[in-house]
Order: sequence, then C-alpha cells, then structure tokens
Amino acid sequence: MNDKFYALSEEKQNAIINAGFKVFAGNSYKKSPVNEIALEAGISKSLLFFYFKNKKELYLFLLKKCEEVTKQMLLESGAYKGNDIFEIMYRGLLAKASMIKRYPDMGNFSIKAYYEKDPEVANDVRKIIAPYTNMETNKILPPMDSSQFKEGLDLNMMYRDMYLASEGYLWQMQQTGIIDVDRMVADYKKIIEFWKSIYLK
Amino acid sequence: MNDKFYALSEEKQNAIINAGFKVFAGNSYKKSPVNEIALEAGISKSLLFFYFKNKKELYLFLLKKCEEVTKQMLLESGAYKGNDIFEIMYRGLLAKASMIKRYPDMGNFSIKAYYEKDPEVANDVRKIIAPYTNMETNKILPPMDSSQFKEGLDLNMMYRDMYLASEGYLWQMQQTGIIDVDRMVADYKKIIEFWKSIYLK
DNA sequence: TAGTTATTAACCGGAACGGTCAACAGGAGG
DNA sequence: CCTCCTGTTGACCGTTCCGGTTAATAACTA
Repeated sequence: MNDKFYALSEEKQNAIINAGFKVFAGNSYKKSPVNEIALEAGISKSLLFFYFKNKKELYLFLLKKCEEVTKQMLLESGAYKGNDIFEIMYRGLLAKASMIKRYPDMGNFSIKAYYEKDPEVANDVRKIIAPYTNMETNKILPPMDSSQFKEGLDLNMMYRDMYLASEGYLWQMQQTGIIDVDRMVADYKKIIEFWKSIYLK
Repeated sequence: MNDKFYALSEEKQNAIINAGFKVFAGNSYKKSPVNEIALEAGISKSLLFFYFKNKKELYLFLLKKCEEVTKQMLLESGAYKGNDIFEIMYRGLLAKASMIKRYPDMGNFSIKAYYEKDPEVANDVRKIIAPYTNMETNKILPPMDSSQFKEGLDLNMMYRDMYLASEGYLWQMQQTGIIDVDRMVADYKKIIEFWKSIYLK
C-alpha cells in the first residue's frame, strides 16, 4: 500500500475507510466493487488504486484497521476497571457507542469478514482474526464485592441478563441506522438505574 | 409464477426458499445471482426460471413468504395470551426459535429487503412491507396483574429489560450459525426463572 | 413404443469488474 | 511564460458474470 494514504487528512482517510466498511459490509468480498467504494468515498477508482495496489490489499487493510480499533475500544472500556460493575458496563457501552459513531459499518463488516469464504482472502482473514477471537471478552463475570447486592442473588445470572440486554439494545439501535450517542447514553443510564434499584441492597 | 412449484414436495420447496433467503440475505438484490440460488437449492438455474418467470418474481415471492411466516409466528406466539408475562415471553421466544430453525436466513433477508434501494424492486418492497410495519409488536407492555410483583417495581422498565435481553440472546444465538432449539429453550427457561426470582414477590 | 413431463447444458447479448495508463489540472519555482 | 512535480481522473481493455432463452436430454407414464 502507498504511504501517501497516511498523508491525507483524517477526514479523507475516514471517508475512504468508512466507504470500504460500508460496501464490504453490504456484499461479499467478490461482489464488492472497488468503484462503488471510491464513489462512496468521493474519489475516483483510479485514485483508490493509487493508494491500495489492489482490491485484496484494501480489504485486508480494512480488516486490520477493524482489529486495531476494536482492540483500542476494549482497552478504553476496561481502562477504569474497578469493582463497580454498573460503572464498568456503562463505560463499555459508551466505548462501543462512540466506536459505532465513528465507524458505523465496522461491526457489520467484521461479521461479514468472519464468514468470508472467498479463497482469495479467506486464509488471510483467518490469520488476522485468529488472535482476536481468543481475546478477553466481557462475557465473563468481573470480580466484585458481593456484599452490596441483595441476599441470594445469582450474580452470574444478573451479569448475563445485563450483558444480553446491552447487546440487544445495541443491536436495536444499529437497526435504526441513525446512531444518536446522546440518546443512547440517556437510555442506558435509565436502564442502569433500574438495574441498581433491583439488584442492590 | 408457475403453479408447478406448489406441486413440489415440501422439502424441495423449502430448499428453494431457504436458498433464496440465504443468497438474498447475503447480497443486495442486484448482486444476488439466480444461479447461486439454484446451486444452493440443488437444482439448475433453468429449472428455477421455470418455476419463477424472472428474478424479480422470485424475490417478491420470497418477501411475501417472509411476511406470511412472520405473521403466522406472531399469531402463534400470542395465541395463548394470558396475564402471565413470563409465559408470554417464553412462548414468544419459542415461536421465534422454531421459525429461525425452519428458515435460518429469513430474518437477515427481511432486514436486507427493508433497506433495499434497487429501483427494480424498491417500490414493490415498500408496498409489501408497509402493512407489516404498523403491526402490533411486542415492544408494548401487555396488560398484567401488578399485585404479584415486588413493591415499587417499574413494570415498564422490567418489560423493557426482558425484551432487550431476549433480543440480545436471539442475536447472539444467530451469530453462532447453528440454531439449537433445545439448548435455546433450556437457556431461556433459566433466564426466566431468574427473572421470576427477582421480580415476583 | 410413443407421448408427456421434468430437468438441464449450452448459449447469447450485454453489463460489470479489476486493473492500467495516458492525460489533465494546478501549484511551485525559475 | 515555461517546466517540473504531484494529485487526480476519464477512458480503455480483457475477462468474467448474469439474466434469460431454447433446444436437447432424461425420466416417467400409458
């Protein structure tokens, strides 16, 4: 890939990246025309081929970008790990929300890439995705002080319920197409308040 | 469309329908080759064009099928409407799960169709989808006897949390690719037991 | 065997695609 | 004004793909 790409303004870079995410998220690798990505990004196909020597390189670049951003997000969301489970969940959603705002189609792109079967890229996709599959997810109950919760509460089930509801909420939000981070934060705060009212002593 | 299609065995019909759902769910209308659908269904392209006179007809047939199945499902899941909210939710998930099992890609197909912009089909899609958008969804709290729940419980928030968690669970299940209805039922029963333990008096 | 039906392989014209390249625009410096 | 350099593009090419047709074959029936 051409280093000149990094000399572009951040907006221009993001425009290209998001165009790539969008088109590759909407179609399989083979059915995603480079021209469509260029048009979406507001540049010509030739220029895109100037920055990335071919379609495969562009695709794998996007996949790496995706991994990098996700890793960064997980880091951020866990940065203030404490023993307040509600705070942790709140920060987790916040990080995800801002990620969705900056790269709206990245999530769908990564899902598509995960299931990509085209022999031209499949192997490289596995190679890039492999380490990131084993990564620490937040499906596992973080350590916490159980004394503050109501007696007899099944903490694992509580966490599972909250995790599932968060996923469901994010999914529901993404279905609408418009990501309104402010509204998401407000909604989620209310949900967390509800959880506190039923789970805490 | 050719009535001979209905003379086919149910398995053959479903094979064709599911092949259509799968391919159209994975790509936009224009980028979904009829040949790929035929291959996936285990028949030749010519035969598919024998049953459906062109691509558009096949697509709209699938969309109607989708609407019909969804309507049926909503009917089933609400058939035993009582005042037991947990029972209602359980039946709801059960209906959705069995629908996913029979038509694994139907959900993604309907989402794709909803956002389809190709002028060749967009108008007809709106026409078919329109009545079904206004349909009664289960996002609204059903009437229930509040005396059995814990004092001061916000029933709307409770229902919202349960609904979101159910969506999140279904989404998570569908991501795995393998729909194991038995496991889903078992999982969901445990989740509902948990809800009962925290919400009921 | 003859006739009817189910199913397909081969084909066609046109469109789309990845990738290349000569050309063009515009600014910098002489 | 000319010249060089850089960023950018339209036009082009060989190939593949796609929707749809049709003539031919397979399978079944009587």
